[in-house]
Amino acid sequence: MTKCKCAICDCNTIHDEQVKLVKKKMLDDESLICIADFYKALADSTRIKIINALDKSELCVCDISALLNMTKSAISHQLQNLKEMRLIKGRKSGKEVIYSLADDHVRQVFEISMQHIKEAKRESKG
Amino acid sequence: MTKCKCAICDCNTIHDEQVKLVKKKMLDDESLICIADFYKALADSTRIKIINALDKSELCVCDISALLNMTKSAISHQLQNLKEMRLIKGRKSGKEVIYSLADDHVRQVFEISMQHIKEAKRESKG
DNA sequence: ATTATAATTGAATTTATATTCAACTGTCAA
DNA sequence: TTGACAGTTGAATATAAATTCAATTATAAT
Repeated sequence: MTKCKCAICDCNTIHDEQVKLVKKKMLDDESLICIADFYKALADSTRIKIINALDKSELCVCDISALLNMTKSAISHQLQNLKEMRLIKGRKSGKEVIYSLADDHVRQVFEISMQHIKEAKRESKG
Repeated sequence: MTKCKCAICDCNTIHDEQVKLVKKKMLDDESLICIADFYKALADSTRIKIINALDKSELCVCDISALLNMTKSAISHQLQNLKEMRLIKGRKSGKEVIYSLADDHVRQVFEISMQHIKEAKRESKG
């Protein structure tokens, strides 16, 4: 147990060994920020609804707007957001842009998160 | 193609069939919001760093503060956040509270997200 | 050409979230 | 029983993200 040198945290490092070990094993900051950004793309109910919808069928912006009962503008902003994170892709067809899921990772992550939530619910009940 | 009845979206539903189909297949709102909340718990670099750290070893609040170079208060707030979402758990040991990951889903989701990011990076380069 | 519709965009606004700050609780040791 | 430290808490502040609004682009139909 040694006093921490840094100016910010007002505490001792109690378990020097573990901390040293963990520091060595942890991913670099850039990767961790990148991962957080990936989750940010999924961390909004509008975007989750869009993903759930596109998992069932490809759709244009108007379809999604009608489905979620939101303006085209709001939907379009979120679609750009999802596209940037490469979770969905769009192809132009006349006046419309038809969106669909980008790849299978999205589906996989979705499945696991649902499992986690089911178990968390079960636990909380008894 | 019919004019959408709802007052909010300023558009037609172009692909009636798909929209009807998707509406039937989609998860209920409550579940989707719940899933988004799960991702919200992961959608912050501080929390991701905490999870990455706890994946390597259990740690107390001071350890994590020293490791991430942040105040105990900020860390504690985020720990409560993660605990509420059942991603981590804490046990008391004297004056300290030792935190660790709650279960394996967290690890699984983490793995898949890293895969996705790797492939997204690869795509964007070539 | 002109009009109508699908979609996007940027700025403004609103809303949500993270961090700080100060005060507090619980536990240990002198 | 007092002091020191680990940790938590709530309110205030700072920061980030979602939605709205108004304007714009692109395509298709008249």
